[in-house]
Amino acid sequence: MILYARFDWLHFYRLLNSYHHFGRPIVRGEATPRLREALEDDIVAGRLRPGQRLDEVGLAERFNVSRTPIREALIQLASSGLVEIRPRRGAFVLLLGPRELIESFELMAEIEAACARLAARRMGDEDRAALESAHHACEDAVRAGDPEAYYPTNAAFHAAIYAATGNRVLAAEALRLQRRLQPYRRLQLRVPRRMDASFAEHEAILAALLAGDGEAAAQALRAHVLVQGERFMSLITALQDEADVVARAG
Amino acid sequence: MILYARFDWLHFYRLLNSYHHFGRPIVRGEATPRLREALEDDIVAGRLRPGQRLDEVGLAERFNVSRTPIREALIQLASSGLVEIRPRRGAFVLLLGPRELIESFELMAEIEAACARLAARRMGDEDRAALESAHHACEDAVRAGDPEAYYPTNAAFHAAIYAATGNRVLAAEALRLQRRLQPYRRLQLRVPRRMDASFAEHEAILAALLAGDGEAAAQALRAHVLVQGERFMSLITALQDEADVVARAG
DNA sequence: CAGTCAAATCTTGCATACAAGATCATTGAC
DNA sequence: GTCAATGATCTTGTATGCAAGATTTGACTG
Repeated sequence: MILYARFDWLHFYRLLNSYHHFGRPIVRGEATPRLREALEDDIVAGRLRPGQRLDEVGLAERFNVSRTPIREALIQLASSGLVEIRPRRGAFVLLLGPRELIESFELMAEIEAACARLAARRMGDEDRAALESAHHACEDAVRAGDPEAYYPTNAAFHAAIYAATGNRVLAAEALRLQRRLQPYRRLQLRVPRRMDASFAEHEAILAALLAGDGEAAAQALRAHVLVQGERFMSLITALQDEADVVARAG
Repeated sequence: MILYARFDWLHFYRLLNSYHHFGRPIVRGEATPRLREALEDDIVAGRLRPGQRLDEVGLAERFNVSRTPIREALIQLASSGLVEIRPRRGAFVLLLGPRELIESFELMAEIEAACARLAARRMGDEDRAALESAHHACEDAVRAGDPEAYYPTNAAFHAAIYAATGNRVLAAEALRLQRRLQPYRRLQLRVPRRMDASFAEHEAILAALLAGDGEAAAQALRAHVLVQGERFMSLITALQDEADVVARAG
């Protein structure tokens, strides 16, 4: 029985063969992708702060292009969750509220736990090597006591777990979320001794992964991400109280 | 309070001037979201097929707008994973290859499993009621033996689980993936007896959720989604063989 | 002096213009 | 007859123009 006779398989294969569309960019010509990356870097690196307004004309002048590619870059950033576009009001660097932060970290924890479970079962020798290499890079940053250096190596360690699942769609999704939370993680790692604790947790996760114990790895990774979220929330709260005191004093 | 405002000559004059754009809607500020929704509906409902090209000019004429809002809608759809934009070549309804399909279903399975675990722990009376109501709607469609009616009720049942987690970020993510896979699920449910099996699985999932057994619900839901993916893959393979035969014959 | 309302100003949303890359068709060689 | 090269045509990517919503300003009212 023909269930879907008119499905266009010819086109299907032409598409598949001509383009590896899961390596990524949903981007186009020249300016727009460059702008998207530049703005994304600025946001993730903290040069543009959450809540800050992104003026189309200003950005167009800064990058020496017209408003059109700026708009398109902003729309992409909004779709990937780094920017919020309020109709007829402009674009703002996304500012997650306490509730959204908790929920985002919970989502991240669940996705990473799934990654750990799958990675433990499936990873090959290259994945193992990449994971250990990323872990050692983290170790170096910890030894140096340098949070600024730990931050990218930490991201790379997590990314290595995503990659080890062998599931590119899942890995892409995890990376997207990771980038979305990166501006907040950056704040979080400044909490005293958090870096050392984080690294210790990495060690447990890595051990479980190498032992092929998916459930243990999943549990450990979920807890690792959730504790980041919780630590971060208490930091936020503390900062907020501080701000309130200052506000009352002023 | 002024009950009847003075006649606004300035606004009247501007309104008059605005009529020199003939044949176009005079009200602005709603084109892009409207287009995005219309195109999304067309894709999810299967009126636009995976792999089909989306010509900017053609769409602009069809919707009686310029290319600009069409482009912006397409970019949004690309970011949410329903459309693929190939630089300087145009936009196409996303056509997932076999590998991407498997991986996407796996991701979906993991996310839904997480939803089930959380929902079992957290759902309140309203969530329970919504879940049961959605389940009964599914039952009606199954009794009627109507796959076309089953799709939306099935989607609603799953959506009710997402909502029951109380985590809006997670729920939004799950919904995004659900929509991305909807065009393919539609194909899948035409497999004979799949609808009945699906409903039976729903029943087990619902029972576990109502019993508060998160692990059981997670397991059942993961298997439920994965089996959809596997069924679908064998369908794809069958169609592919068929297409090969046709290709050789032609 | 605070609060309100209208008009000037600013910014976005959409339309249109145009250049450059991609596709297609025709021609010519082998 | 197949294939390659070349130009015509089509389509996208970016720039620019313009009108309406949003914001600010400033004058007026109570």
